[in-house]
Amino acid sequence: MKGMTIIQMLQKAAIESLQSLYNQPFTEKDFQVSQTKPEFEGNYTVVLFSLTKSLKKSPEALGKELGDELIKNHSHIFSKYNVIKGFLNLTITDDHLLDLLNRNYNDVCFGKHKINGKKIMVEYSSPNTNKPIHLGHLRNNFLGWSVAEILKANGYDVIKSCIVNDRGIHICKSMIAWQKFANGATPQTTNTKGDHFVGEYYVKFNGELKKEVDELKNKGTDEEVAEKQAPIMQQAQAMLLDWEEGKPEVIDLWKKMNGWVYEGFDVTYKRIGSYFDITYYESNTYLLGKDIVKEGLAKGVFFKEEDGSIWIDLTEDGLDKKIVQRRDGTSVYITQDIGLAKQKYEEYKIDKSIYVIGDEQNYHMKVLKLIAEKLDLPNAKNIYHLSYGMVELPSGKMKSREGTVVDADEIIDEMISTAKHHTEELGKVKDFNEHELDDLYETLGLGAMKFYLLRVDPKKRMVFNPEESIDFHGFTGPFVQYTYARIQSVLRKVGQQSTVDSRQSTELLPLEKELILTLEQYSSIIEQAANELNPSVVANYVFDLAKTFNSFYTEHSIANADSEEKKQLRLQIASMT
RNA sequence: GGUUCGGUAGCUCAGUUGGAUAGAGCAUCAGCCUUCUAAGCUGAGGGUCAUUGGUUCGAAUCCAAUCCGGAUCACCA
Repeated sequence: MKGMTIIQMLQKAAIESLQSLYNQPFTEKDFQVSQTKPEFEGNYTVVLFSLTKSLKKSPEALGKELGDELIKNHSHIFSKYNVIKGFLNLTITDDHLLDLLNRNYNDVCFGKHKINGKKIMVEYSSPNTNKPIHLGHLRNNFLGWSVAEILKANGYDVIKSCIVNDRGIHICKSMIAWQKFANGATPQTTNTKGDHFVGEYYVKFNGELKKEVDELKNKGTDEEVAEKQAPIMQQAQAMLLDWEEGKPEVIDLWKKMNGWVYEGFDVTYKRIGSYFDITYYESNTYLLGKDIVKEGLAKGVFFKEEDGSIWIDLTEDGLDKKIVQRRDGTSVYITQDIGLAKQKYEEYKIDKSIYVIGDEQNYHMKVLKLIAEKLDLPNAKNIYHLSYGMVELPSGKMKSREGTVVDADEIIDEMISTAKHHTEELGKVKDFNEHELDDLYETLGLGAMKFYLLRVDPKKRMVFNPEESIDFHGFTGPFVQYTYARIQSVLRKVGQQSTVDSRQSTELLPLEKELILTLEQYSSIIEQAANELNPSVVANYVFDLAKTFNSFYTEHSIANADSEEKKQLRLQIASMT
């Protein structure tokens, strides 16, 4: 019975008992097993209603017979039971829980599954090189990172990837603005983080464009026309053509400015703990897909219009017709993506491909998957779009034009300094040195932020209130510390508590029991999160775990330990993230 | 309009394959405490689970319709 969760064991035991009692076969689908609600006595509950019909017995009688049988055959696991209506509540013996604990508390792989040989690529982050990372990107990063780690824990070989959008008209906009207004300024001369520096010129471009458009409008030009005719826009368009032709001075400028941005991104990524096994650059991949078009035409998946443009007809799948190549022969976004998808399969032989992309691209991803399937790309069915909703502010949507974007670096700084402020006020860290303190604050601040972005179901859009979200009340402090701590370390701590404890009896305290039972769920929660590809399951679970642990932490000997011991514990926690 | 996702406490959100009296944090109120008057402790109040109908022993959960909100429906990426 090793390696099984208590629920699995209970299911198995109940099936055996039912079969010997009533002489007919049962499966785990015939009844339900869940954790007992706190207001009732017991730890696990068998729900019997579904059995009453076929067995023609009252729920109470059935509960009593099954309860007696389970205790008779498994007295080392179940100590007692009670029946309320159709619910059979079973209590797990302390011995069994202690055994669980002793088996697991030194296991560094606790909760992890064996390697299953499957390869998964998780593509996330996808920044543009014309502006810094903002709050929405952070949600993306944390989601992608978490899903990747959850899959790893479930035994998958995970490749983290990132596609950088480093070319196109928007990039040229900041380049033009820099040429016109910077007078040779650089991040170094202005002492600005590279991505912020470039972002400023993107903003400047838009400001200048607005001025020029307004001027044209005053002369009676239509707004749409004015936007196209504005000199600065035409300069940007011209620059894009130069870039595509590979004009050296444009390429040099492009490399220089992107370099600044990457330096800035590096700092932020390091800070939030993101990294990628492979980074794709759109400037390298935007021509991919030309072959795909040929292949699709040959297979009859695509068709050519009279004007030379190439399309796919998806009306049978409930969608529209979609263009895959313009009449001038250049490829569109979707074609590049298919090209990249194909390349990913060819390079890595991945079994599954996960894209962490906002929900405004739901339609696009649906089309992508359909085309991939129709072209018979390998594992096309295993393309999965992990779609997530926008992050909004209490004041409404974030809009870069109106300057209401929450910058990632700023919000991280704010979280960390709030963590510092609160911790100092609580005064529990007087014996920490400066370096240790910085680590601690970083852990606290980032932990709080990760939690508040991850606990919401990805597909829902969410409101992030910087004022309220930086919340270090009550158990949140310890919670934050443990959010990203490895669970087995917590387990070990509890194990030591229980085994090293000077108490004579082996009876568990209610809190210990609760904690062990909560930890017991860990692997099934991780598994569920991997199946649903939903990290919020884990975040909310850890929240519960932390509440339990916090009670334990405050009420137990850790709270009575001298300050050196406390310090060690806190350092250990900080280093576990 | 078509497609699609959402609507749960004053606010932000959980709620497992349909199960017991729908939960948490914040906010509010009461009490505890006070040399710096608390990011602390105990407790309380707060719900038509958008609406209506259906499925059944049993529905926030499944089905249908309606209302409200978001996203999307480009030879942009």
